[in-house]
Order: sequence, then structure tokens, then C-alpha cells
Amino acid sequence: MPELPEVETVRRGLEPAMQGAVISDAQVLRADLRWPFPANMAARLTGHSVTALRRRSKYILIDLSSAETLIIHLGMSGRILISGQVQGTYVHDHPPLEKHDHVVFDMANGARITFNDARRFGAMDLAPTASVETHWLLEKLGPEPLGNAFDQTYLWGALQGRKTPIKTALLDQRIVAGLGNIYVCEVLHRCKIAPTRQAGRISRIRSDTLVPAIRQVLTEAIDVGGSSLQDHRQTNGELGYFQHAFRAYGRENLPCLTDGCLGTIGRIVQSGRSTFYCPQCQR
DNA sequence: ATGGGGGCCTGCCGGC
DNA sequence: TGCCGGCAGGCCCCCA
Repeated sequence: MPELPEVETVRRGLEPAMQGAVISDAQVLRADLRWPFPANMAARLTGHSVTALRRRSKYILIDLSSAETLIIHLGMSGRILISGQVQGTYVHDHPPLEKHDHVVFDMANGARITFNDARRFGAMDLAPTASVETHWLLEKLGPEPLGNAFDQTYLWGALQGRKTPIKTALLDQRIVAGLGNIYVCEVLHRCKIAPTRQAGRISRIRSDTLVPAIRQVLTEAIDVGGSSLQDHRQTNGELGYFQHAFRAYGRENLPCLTDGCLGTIGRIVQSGRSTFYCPQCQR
């Protein structure tokens, strides 16, 4: 799934197709993804218009005229396809239903939105818009990494006393909400911090470098994700062009790209997940 | 309270 | 060609 930049790219892709538009028909093709869909989901969506498309961490929030918000998480393999008309322009024909297409929205404006999720780690739920932030999936999330509440003082404070490796701490959505395995690897490589270092034992100086690095990596990834929106078929949870800019992730046994570093990227497993890093320059 | 591991699912890829 | 193990962008839950 998509990490924050991919989810933001999907949100931006949905905007021209859904913003202000009425959901004329919602097809719900199975009873659940990771959890059961909310009761009568199709009926609670049909006939209502979309008043806003927001994102919180890796969740897409679709506000409806019914005063309910559709919460969507793409899990590991969630994708979204847009077909039909988008703002009066024909994008492409509705494709035949594919395996793992689970939910389909037909919009009154001629757009069709198809949700596909092979592994079904994704989720959908409905909650009152007024209290959506207190939904059980959202209430424990930490600050948005691109928001004002996430600053150097906050992160430093959040890391204090933590014995868990910094890699694991940055993946903890209660500390900062939206980073996933790829971008944490990239951030730690840029900051030359060993992923195994105990979170609470990182100096203030080095902790302070994490905040701008996190912002930069996410912003750069969102920027290139935007270019993949030209073709609405690409409005899915796939990694965008930023994957060509990875400097650590997926580069096991390849030379480290840090200036002046002669190291080789290695792979270790932390909390059951692969960590790619350079043992030479990341300390 | 914190930290580690299991589990949820399917698809793909490399090795035999 | 076929089977099997290992791997994958997430995150909740249980146990120590």
C-alpha cells in the first residue's frame, strides 16, 4: 500500500472525478475487506454528493452530503481506477470487472471509480463527518508529517525514553502518521542514521535533521506522483515515478549513493520487515 | 506501558 | 511445466 505520497496522489486523482458529484450508484461486490463493510453501505452512499475529499495519514476521507464520511484505506494492494468521463472529458471505456474489484461507484457526472484490492488488507467504513477524527481507526494517529504540529521539538520529545529502534519508531503511526517501510528507509539513509539505533538515544542535533528530511522525501514523492495523474488509469495505489529515486530501499548489494561513501546497501529484518541501509555511512 | 511476533490475504518470482 | 519457499508498500491483536 501505498504510503502517504501514494495515498495523496490517489486523493488528488479522485478530486476531479468526485468533487461535488453525486454517487448515482454504488455497487458493493463482497461483504468485507479486512473488516466487514458498514451496514447498508451501498444505500448510504447512493444519491449523496461528495462535498470534500480529504486525507488523514494513509486514509482517504470522502465527505458526503449525508453528513457521513467514507473512510478508505488501501492496505497493501489497494488500487483505484477511474474510467468514463472526468470533468467533461472522456478518459477511457469502462473496463470489464476484474478479479478483486470489490466496490464500484458510478457518478452522475459520468465517471466510474473502481476499487480493487487483491490482498484485502484495505478497509472501508462510514462515520459521522463531525466526529470522524475520533473513529477508532483514526483516533490514535500522531501528527501529519507535513503539518505544523510535526516539528523538531515534537519529534524529539516523542522519541525520548523509547528503546525501540528508530526504524520501528518512525513506522509507529502514533508517533508520526503516514510513513511506511520505504520512506522510513529513505529518510534514515539521507540522515545517515543507523536504523537499529535506539530511538531514545539519538542526539537532539541528529533528531532535528529527521524532520526536514521526512518533509522533503514525502514532498518530492508527492510531486512526482502528480505527474502520473495525467493518465487516470494510474490513479491507483502503485508507487509512482519516485521509485526510480530510491537511494536505499530495494538496493541490496548495490553501491551506497551517499557522496563519498564506498559502502554497499545491506538488508536486515526489523519487526518482520525488510530494512535497507548502508552500514558504512549510517551510524 | 512498551516491545516483539503472529496473523490477515493473494500474487509473483526464483530455485529446484 | 510444476511445486515450494520467500517476499511484498499495513496494521490490529495478543503475549511477555
